[in-house]
Amino acid sequence: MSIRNHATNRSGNPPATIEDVAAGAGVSMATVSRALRGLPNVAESTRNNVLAVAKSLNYRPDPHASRLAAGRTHAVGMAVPWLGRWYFSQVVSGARDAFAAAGYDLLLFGVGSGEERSRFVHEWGVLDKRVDGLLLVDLRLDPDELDAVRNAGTTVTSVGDRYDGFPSVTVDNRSGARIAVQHLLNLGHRNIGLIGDVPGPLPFSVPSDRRAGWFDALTEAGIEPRADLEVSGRFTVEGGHRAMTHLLAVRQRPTAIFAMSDEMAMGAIKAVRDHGLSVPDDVSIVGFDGHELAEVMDLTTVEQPVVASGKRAGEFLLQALAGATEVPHEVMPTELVARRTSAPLRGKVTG
Amino acid sequence: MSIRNHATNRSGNPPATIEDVAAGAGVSMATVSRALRGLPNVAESTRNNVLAVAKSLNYRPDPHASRLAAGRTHAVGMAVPWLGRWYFSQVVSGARDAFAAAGYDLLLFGVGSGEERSRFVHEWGVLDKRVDGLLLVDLRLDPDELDAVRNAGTTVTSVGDRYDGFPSVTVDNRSGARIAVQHLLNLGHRNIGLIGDVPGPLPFSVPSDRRAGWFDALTEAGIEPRADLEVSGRFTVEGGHRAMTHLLAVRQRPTAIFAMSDEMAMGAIKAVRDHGLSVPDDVSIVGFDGHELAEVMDLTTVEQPVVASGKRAGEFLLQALAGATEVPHEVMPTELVARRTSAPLRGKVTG
DNA sequence: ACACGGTTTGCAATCGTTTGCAGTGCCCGT
DNA sequence: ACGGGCACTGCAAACGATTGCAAACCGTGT
Repeated sequence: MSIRNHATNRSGNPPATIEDVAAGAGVSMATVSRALRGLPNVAESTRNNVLAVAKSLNYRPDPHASRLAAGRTHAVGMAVPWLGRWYFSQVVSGARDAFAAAGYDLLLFGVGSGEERSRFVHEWGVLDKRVDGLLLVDLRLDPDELDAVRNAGTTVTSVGDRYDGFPSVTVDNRSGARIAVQHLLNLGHRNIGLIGDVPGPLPFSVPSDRRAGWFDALTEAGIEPRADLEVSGRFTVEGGHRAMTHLLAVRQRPTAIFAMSDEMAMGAIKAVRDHGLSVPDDVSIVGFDGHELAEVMDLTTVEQPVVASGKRAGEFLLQALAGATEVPHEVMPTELVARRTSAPLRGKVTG
Repeated sequence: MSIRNHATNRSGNPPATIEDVAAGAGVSMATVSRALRGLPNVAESTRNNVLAVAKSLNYRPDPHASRLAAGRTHAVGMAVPWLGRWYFSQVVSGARDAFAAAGYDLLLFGVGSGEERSRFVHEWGVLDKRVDGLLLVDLRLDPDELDAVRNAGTTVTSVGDRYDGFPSVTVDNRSGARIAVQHLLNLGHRNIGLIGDVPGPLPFSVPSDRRAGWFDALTEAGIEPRADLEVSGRFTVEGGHRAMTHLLAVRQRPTAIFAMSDEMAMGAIKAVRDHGLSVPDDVSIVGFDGHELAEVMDLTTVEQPVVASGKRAGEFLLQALAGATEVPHEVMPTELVARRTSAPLRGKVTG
């Protein structure tokens, strides 16, 4: 900090201010401001002149001064539970594209640990000033939190969860899951385990919807879902491994597994193999996501458009910031991609 | 925008300003400012009083006003080529932890496409105002760009590449790669292909260092590195697949592959299998990274501490922002983890 | 009683924009 | 020749902090 306290541009001069531009163009700061932002009531010749001077001085408006005066930051925030996980990294990537295209800066907030999450939710006020809008990824707000967010008045969009009141992008988790389980049923499986996460109290969340799909498919087929075949894998590879290990030890072992994420599915595959068993000969496994490596691992999975979801949600947020008043809820499609980790139940032949 | 133009806190009041606190505490704004920031020359009793009032008003200093007056943003930026790729997502995740712990906001800049990259590098001035410091991930600045960055005076730290003049965190790519290739040599392989990326003109970059390690190991073993066994996989799964497909078609096909990343290695594995061949019976493959799924795929790999690198680099940046004047260069260790994608050359037995 | 040094405090300028309001010209109709 | 519009432009007050400088205060030593 002692070395220098103001930035310089490439030529070593202190950055130009709007005043410099005004002086250079022989007009007032007000006119420069209006000309640069494309407001009406500026003569075309004046505007061009200002533009030229601004360019020659390499002028960039100071975003902080601008925010202070105008109240807009031209930045959005994203709340992401686990940056390191595939799904989230893809969503961020997609959303970033949308924001970058619109010239918005992206602030990343981690809300993974319980402590971070609660600080984020409770100290909403801090963010309000820093960003114009907020994109929540799978934040799973409970009703109280939701209320707080609502009357904080922040412009919010959600991806992963659906809330009334602000735009959201989700996938049809329930039907996606049901199709995955139906696929296993068609292959003759009857004891179909579920690796997922403990569903919270909220409707429309990923774990509860995917569980519902599993439940639907089984009951529709006249099969009683077994509680002992339902185990949490915490959405990690490692957790999937542990969950599968556990499932291999239950009395009447499942012959097939539906995992709520590809990462858990992959952990499960590994666990099966670690036990000297084979996928799919001994256990069929279906995941959910369309992870980039699912193909490499020949994993049967329910693909969802992850990057596109992030991008779409980003666009919704931008639209809301631009004044849109509709509250769109887009449900992205899923698609079952059958590969080699799912096969007919041993000894059965299916049509 | 028409709905509301100022944020409200949870109770619906406009956010408190420093003036409100000053009024509440019966002191001047100046004193509040000093008290809140822990500056000396504030009576302990006054400070406590101010603190209490600030808390009761739920006061948060406006970051933009603060930046404008003081010149610091309390935010850092990260330039990341491909957010969606594993390595980068891990580095971001690690760095974010460091920044969050220090109370810094994180701005994410994508510099993946050539256009974005060049805009980023050339419009440095924009960033200067937005962030206090910048963490560059594998940006591979060329000397000109480096100069520009240097005399822009920005506080910069790099991870992945090493530059003189600012702190960096790298891994010993060259020796890591050499050890990987030596491992293959020990298994009896002589025709060892390289899947990587075209090295740029810069020393100390990931592709050129890993290539150098491959080259070293071969020449040390008295083997002439074959140019036709060197092919780019662009650091993607897909690219690795294509590269391997290509390598399977060359005249004297390699019996082993060193891939510069696990993702490319996985793509390569898939390609081998797609050709009806076996890993490791027909081709041994070694990757580089320590990808979370390497274990699941039984991939032999050179592990590097990815998250830790990001975190460390973040810490270096924070130290620099705090006034540290040393310019640390930390080289993180790598470790070969042998698994089942590498095996003795068929028909050979090794010790 | 007073000068003095050190600690606390307050005043007011400053950071770089935006924006409501008040001009300033200029053209046109009468 | 003159008043009214219109299309532009400029003035100056915000926005909400930080900070150099000066003033106020307090206890001491003489």
